[in-house]
Amino acid sequence: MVEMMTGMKRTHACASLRAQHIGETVTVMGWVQRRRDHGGLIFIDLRDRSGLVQIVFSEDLDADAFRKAEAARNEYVLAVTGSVRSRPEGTVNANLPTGEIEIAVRELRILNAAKTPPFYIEDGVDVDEMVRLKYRYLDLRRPEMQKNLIIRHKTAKVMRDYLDRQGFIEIETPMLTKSSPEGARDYLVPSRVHPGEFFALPQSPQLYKQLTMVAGMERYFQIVRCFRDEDLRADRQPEFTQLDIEMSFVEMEELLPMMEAMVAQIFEEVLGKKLERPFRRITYAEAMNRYGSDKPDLRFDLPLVDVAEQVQDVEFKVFASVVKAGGQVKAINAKGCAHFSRKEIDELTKVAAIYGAKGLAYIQMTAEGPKSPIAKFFTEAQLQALLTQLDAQTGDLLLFVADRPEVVAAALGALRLELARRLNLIDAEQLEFAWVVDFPLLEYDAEEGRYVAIHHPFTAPKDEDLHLLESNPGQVRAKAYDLVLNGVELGGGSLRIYRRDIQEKMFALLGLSPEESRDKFGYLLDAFEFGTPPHGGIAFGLDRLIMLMTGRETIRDVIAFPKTQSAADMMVDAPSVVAPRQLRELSIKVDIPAKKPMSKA
RNA sequence: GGAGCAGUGGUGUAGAGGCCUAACAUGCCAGCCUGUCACGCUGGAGAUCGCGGGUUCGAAUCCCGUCUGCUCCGCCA
Repeated sequence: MVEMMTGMKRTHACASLRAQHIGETVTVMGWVQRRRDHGGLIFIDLRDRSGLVQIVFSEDLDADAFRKAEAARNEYVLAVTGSVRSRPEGTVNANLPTGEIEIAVRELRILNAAKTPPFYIEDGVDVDEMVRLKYRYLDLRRPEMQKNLIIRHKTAKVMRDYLDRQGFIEIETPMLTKSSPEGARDYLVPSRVHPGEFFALPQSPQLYKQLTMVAGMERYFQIVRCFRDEDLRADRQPEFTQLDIEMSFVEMEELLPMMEAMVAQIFEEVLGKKLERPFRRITYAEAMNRYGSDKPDLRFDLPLVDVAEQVQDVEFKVFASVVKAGGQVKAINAKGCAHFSRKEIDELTKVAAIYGAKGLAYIQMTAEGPKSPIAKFFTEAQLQALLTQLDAQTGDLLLFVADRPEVVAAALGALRLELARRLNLIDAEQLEFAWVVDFPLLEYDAEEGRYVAIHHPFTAPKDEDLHLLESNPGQVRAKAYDLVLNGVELGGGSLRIYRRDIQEKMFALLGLSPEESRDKFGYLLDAFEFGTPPHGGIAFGLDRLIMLMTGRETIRDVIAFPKTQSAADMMVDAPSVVAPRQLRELSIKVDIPAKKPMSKA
């Protein structure tokens, strides 16, 4: 029943046919979207990448083709030749671009049969993602998924074209490289030739790209896969794609606008959206203070307000003692939320608790005045001062968190987003870009008992803060910048250290001994002694960018073959155990019970 | 490492101690149908309720464990 396509040649994409083709003989090939069998007349919607076209079979047109069409089912692969004709009066389908015409089929070949798919091949399916991922090749037949991958392709093309015009050169860097002590957990690859030794897959091509600058390439870029063995999220996969860029003889004031222009070109060429430039800039300190996040969603305001001064003397011990201990007390004025029920406030409290807040104090601004379990601890004057500072009007709900600054920022930052969702403050169409600048260079890690780099150990300190490097490392700001869009970190970069003495100082601050520095990064330090130009760069998360451009909620929807939350590939069933011989060749002994076979229900 | 949600014919759901011999929609199969486009009509097949244990006279339903998926915290320079 299945036939070869020998001698047939596709003349048109299904959805390219229009009234102008009426009378032409065409050959199209594709999949059966739907078959409507009226007995003596059969309609099939034929789908290819371009879309749908209706093809018609009847005894009068061709008896042989008609009989074969009776056997066709969803997702059968067909090749048909016929003439394009206009549809009869009153049967035009305005919902289809090809709705004015149909193909009267004279020859049909069934190129392949298909089992009934586990879910409909159409947009907006509501199917367990496990099933979609197991049959990803069917999931990707759906138009919305094809659209996502096409947007991804077009975006990558605009990136390449733009950077090429700016004199950047695409250079490949190794996938098998050296494990580094800083940063995320590495994916390791055992070396057969060097028993007991391992390559690491790159977390990013950071040092290679800096070395292309030492190599005099001046402008490098690469669309490159990166690997980090950390737990997954909706916007985090263990392997992900970056647009990686590095440039010599550049300062922030040249680099940032150049990157903005690229982003603007992407949105304009791929989505037809014009962006306002320059993007706004906000310092890290301001972002944390006002929004409790280093990647604030700026589509709405709803700022955090520091009320420590107003509450430091109140009788409410939680507030006063936190202020005394050097903590923070901050508030959000949720406009018009005074009517929130006990249950709703409990839900908000739970949100805050996820981020470590021990409680959520509140004041409801009712028509009868402020109502709150903590009001009794305030004098009239103290309360008035607080309400004035927060611009509290009747109908408002004031929410307070008192804790260490990190907890206050995290809890109120999350609450701010939650309130924005509940109050419908977010316009899904709006695009709010911002550069976050003046990041701290270092952060003290109490667990490790040392400073760690916020960005990475190769980021240059700001010149005016250099003198603090030894006396007060935590105060040093970095020449680093992140690009944030609608609360998502799209990319980040920095100007780099390019002098051996400063890089050594940096390693020392991070607790690396001179021996460790030499062992792990000796090649970099050596390279810096051979005339390294000032340089800097940036890396964009391609998956996240496409996610935002396509309006999806997870990067899995813009990656052809993504992994589940447990970093598994449902389609090929990876990872998997390997043959004992493979392990012997690698001098590896496995020390845990073999993974149980998955219960594939 | 932790918290929450979910798992019932192919798919999406309902059922929350006995009414279940498990319901509905859709898909699937067969028959009929020459203007449909979520075609229509008639009939039919299809599920040991993720897995294991327990409580009970009786478990899809309650309890314990476990697996898988999703969201989040930690983690992600």
